[in-house]
Amino acid sequence: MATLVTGPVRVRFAPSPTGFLHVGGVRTAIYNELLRLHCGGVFVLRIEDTDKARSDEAMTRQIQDALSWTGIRWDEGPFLQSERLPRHAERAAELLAADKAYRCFCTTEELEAQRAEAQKHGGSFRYPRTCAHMDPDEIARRIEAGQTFVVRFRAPDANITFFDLVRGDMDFPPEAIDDFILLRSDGSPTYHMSVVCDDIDMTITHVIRGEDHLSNTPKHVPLFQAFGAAVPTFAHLPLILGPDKKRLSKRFGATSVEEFRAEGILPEALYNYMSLLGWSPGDDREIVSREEMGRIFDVDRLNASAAVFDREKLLWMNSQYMGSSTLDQIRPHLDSFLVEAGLTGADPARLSTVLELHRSRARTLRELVQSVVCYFRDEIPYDAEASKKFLADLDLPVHLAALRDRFAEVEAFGKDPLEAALRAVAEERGVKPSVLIHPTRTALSGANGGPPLFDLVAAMGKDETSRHLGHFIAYLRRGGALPEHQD
RNA sequence: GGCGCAUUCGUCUAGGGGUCUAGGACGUCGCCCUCUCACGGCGGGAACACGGGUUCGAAUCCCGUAUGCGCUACCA
Repeated sequence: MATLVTGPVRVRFAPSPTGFLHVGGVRTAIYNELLRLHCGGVFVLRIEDTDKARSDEAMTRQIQDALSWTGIRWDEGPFLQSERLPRHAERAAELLAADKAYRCFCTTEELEAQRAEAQKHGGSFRYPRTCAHMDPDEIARRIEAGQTFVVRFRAPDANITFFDLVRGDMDFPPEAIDDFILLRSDGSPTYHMSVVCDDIDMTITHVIRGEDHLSNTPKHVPLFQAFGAAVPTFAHLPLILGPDKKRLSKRFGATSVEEFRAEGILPEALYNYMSLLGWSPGDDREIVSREEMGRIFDVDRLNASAAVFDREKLLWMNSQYMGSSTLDQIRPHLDSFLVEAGLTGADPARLSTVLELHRSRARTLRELVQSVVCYFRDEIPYDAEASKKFLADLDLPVHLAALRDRFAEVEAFGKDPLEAALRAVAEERGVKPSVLIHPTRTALSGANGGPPLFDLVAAMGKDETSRHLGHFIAYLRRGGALPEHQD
């Protein structure tokens, strides 16, 4: 099949501000942006904040921040759906005037009873059109009597068909929907009314949204038609699942942009990873920038089946981005982690050196910063496994003391002289260099892995190296006990 | 319950009737590199849900079954 979508498009992302921006929402936004990037056109941001109980201004702000951070750019908006409610009601009234909708006086209680009855007999409930053909005089009389009513759409009795870019031709029987409500008894428009009205007014050409809307679409299509508007092309994206194959939940860790940001994921990595969850370029490319993605994006390659969110792969991808970026590129994202680690006052040059040294070894920004605090602290925790091993070697404190003294004599405190010094001490004491190397690493960094030792020592500096070794020797002599503080 | 959607290695995926003894990536295991860890390189193990068709030939098309998920509001 050739390219399904050509020419300029008008797409929209329409989240409801109900808290953090969920990864499912991010992916929907990304595919909207990608289609817009590929085809040209306009990407509209619309905040569906009509459920006032759950929405507020701060949440709306938060969605924009989360999108911006991820690197998603929209061309128009944000439009607030709540500000367009009068327009929606006005359009619904047009339908009522044209007899494409009608007033329904049935009470919630009556409908509840009918619904319960229908379900008891194993069927699904559809509004039985009790008020569909009410006499005009009767309507007038009831309004006069002060009875409230809702406005219902006169749903067609024909099959409803539409095209979905992900699933192909869709065909729903008339029973799939009923005469759903357009206007509530207080006159406010329902979601279906608002969405369709906005999509028409904003001349949306392609509706890309989550699969949970698929069964809403048979309601929307005849509504577009009732207004004589062009029906947009749909693309219903499959859901994102957790490791348990159920809807992704907090139980398995971060699920929102804000949380990934706080964990130290780079926005480029999140964008890249999310865009590949349900879509692929068709070749072996995996590390793809937003720009490249926009160039090669093709709706035809969107997947129809749900995808499990794989944290491990996101982490891998993040480490790829951390490794291939320059420190300057990463630096702006590091601030909050530096604050968290108490390194805001750290010497910038020293900080840069050690961050560079550890950059390729961390999977997240947080890990990176954590791995570097040892350069700025005298007291550091030692890796349990490593210290257990070194405590067993009773000669070690003496070896390390000799090494500390030798390091203190090294004039040019650089990689090569340091290595020569350590090897000399090892030879004098009749042990292999590695017998000194590994505990020294633990003494300085606390870890049992990390950068090449002599890079580590050189970056640490003479005084700090001496202090760290001193602390570790004392720690070993105490048999691993915590230091005794006096006063 | 009804309606709908989906089903290729543990996970993300390639695959559009023969080129599939099913390719790549993450993870995993082994080896190499090496002062350690990470990177990198090499290699191993690992999948077409099941049953019927259609066809000379099916992972690919059709129908069932199973399983999973979604929807089923005067919520969005």
